[in-house]
Amino acid sequence: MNWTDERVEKLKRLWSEGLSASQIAAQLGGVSRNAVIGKVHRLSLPGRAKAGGTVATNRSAAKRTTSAPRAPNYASRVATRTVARAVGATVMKEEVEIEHFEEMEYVPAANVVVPISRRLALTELTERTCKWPVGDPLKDDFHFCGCESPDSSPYCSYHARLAYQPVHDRRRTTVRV
DNA sequence: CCCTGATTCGC
DNA sequence: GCGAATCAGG
Repeated sequence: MNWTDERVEKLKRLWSEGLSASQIAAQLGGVSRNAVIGKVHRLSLPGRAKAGGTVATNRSAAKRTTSAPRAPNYASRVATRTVARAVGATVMKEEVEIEHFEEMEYVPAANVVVPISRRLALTELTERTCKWPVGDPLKDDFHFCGCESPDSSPYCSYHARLAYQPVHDRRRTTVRV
């Protein structure tokens, strides 16, 4: 691609706004972040303040707001209940078996966590952010999930399930207790 | 490993 | 002038 006056102007503007070289490259299109950096130098634009360039990125912000999924400890809950009823030996044994059975059934379902959207714009998406669209594309609050997607998948683990699972089957992903 | 900008140097 | 490769760092 060619460095037209128009593209150079856009580069200057975005660079002064503090966007990273890769983000600028994404918006310009057809150029790598290296090309952007190279051009910045040739234009003698001011470099980034304080080397080591890391200024409050989307990623670090997300780490603070997105809490890690924490699986409840069902085992201890079941054990407590069983111990409290230690009276009739025969009856107690049956109850223990039943409770173990229930545990095996609902633990996998309860493990599903609804992610908190990072509200990323289209240009903010990368190879490993969830590209699940949220909201009305015609409204200005439209955004993408943007959560981390495993192994360069187009979606995070949660939205991958919604994307690839038939609607009538989604009951399984709902917590049942 | 993900990312950042900085520099070099063959084209 | 351009930008891929590489370097240095968080």
